[in-house]
Amino acid sequence: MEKFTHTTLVKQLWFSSNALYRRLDLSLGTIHGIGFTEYMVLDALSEAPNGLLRRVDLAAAIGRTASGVTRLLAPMEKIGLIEKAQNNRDARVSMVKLTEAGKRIWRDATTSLQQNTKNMFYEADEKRLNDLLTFLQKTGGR
Amino acid sequence: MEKFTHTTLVKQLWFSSNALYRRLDLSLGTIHGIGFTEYMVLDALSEAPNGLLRRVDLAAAIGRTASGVTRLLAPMEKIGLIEKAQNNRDARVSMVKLTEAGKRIWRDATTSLQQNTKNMFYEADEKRLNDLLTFLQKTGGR
DNA sequence: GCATGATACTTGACTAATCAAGTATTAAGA
DNA sequence: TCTTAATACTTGATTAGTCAAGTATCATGC
Repeated sequence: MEKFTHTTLVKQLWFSSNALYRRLDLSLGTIHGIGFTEYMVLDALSEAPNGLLRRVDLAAAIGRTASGVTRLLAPMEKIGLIEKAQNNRDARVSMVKLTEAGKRIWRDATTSLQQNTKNMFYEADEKRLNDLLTFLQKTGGR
Repeated sequence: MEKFTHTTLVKQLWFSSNALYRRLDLSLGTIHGIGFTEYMVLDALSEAPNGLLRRVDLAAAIGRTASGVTRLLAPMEKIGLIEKAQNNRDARVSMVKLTEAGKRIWRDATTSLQQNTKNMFYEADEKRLNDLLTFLQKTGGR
């Protein structure tokens, strides 16, 4: 076992989350036809008050830029996962919400993600995982 | 505090490591002129037996594909961080090693990464971080 | 009420990566 | 020894994102 350094932790975190991302992205893609980032969009919308979000807020919620969101949403709108809604207080903003199809896909994807990740972590006890989550929240923002 | 689910953990992990990556990438870039992925290359080489690595093994070490490595190394060779060496047992392989400049940059970058990450995690005690590292290693491979 | 600046979003140009297909070389079996 | 398969690497096409600049709208202070 290598001696602990903060740098080692950061390297491992980078490596592990890359691997995890690829794995879940592939699985979501083959089963539900969406990528992990797209899942994050659906998820952010499902949690939003009234199911509505401005594009900037969506960007902040998933840790992407506004222009990234523009490019991400275009195909999602085309295949009918999300739709636009206008904000009558402010003509600059374009609100986003889930369509019925989007809600269904989100529910299904959440279920399979739940199983997938549960499987993956079955060795670790809940208390430890909860600790890890709290730690990441403190450190990594959100 | 939200109820714990494995999915929540995975979402947070994705979000945190994205943020961490951007932050360290920027810092390494402004101070040492390399990105985080490039740092990982230098680091993998510095740990390799005799300081030599085949491109495929380097790819595996940093969780990228062989073609990703080809594209990553080209500019690093041009600015003199790494150099090629031939393998006389097998003419297909092209070994990679650090130049003196590469070693120096790696040492400097490691130092500033050390400080940077120590700063970032100062609240968490060492035992807990070590736990986290072990967990990531078991879960995320390597 | 109007100029100035801030905000929301989109678009063009670029970057870092992927995959699939191609080349060169080595390994293995008849 | 020769053929067939596997491996190491590179390259063309594509993708997902970034940043910088542009447009439209809103907010503020005179």
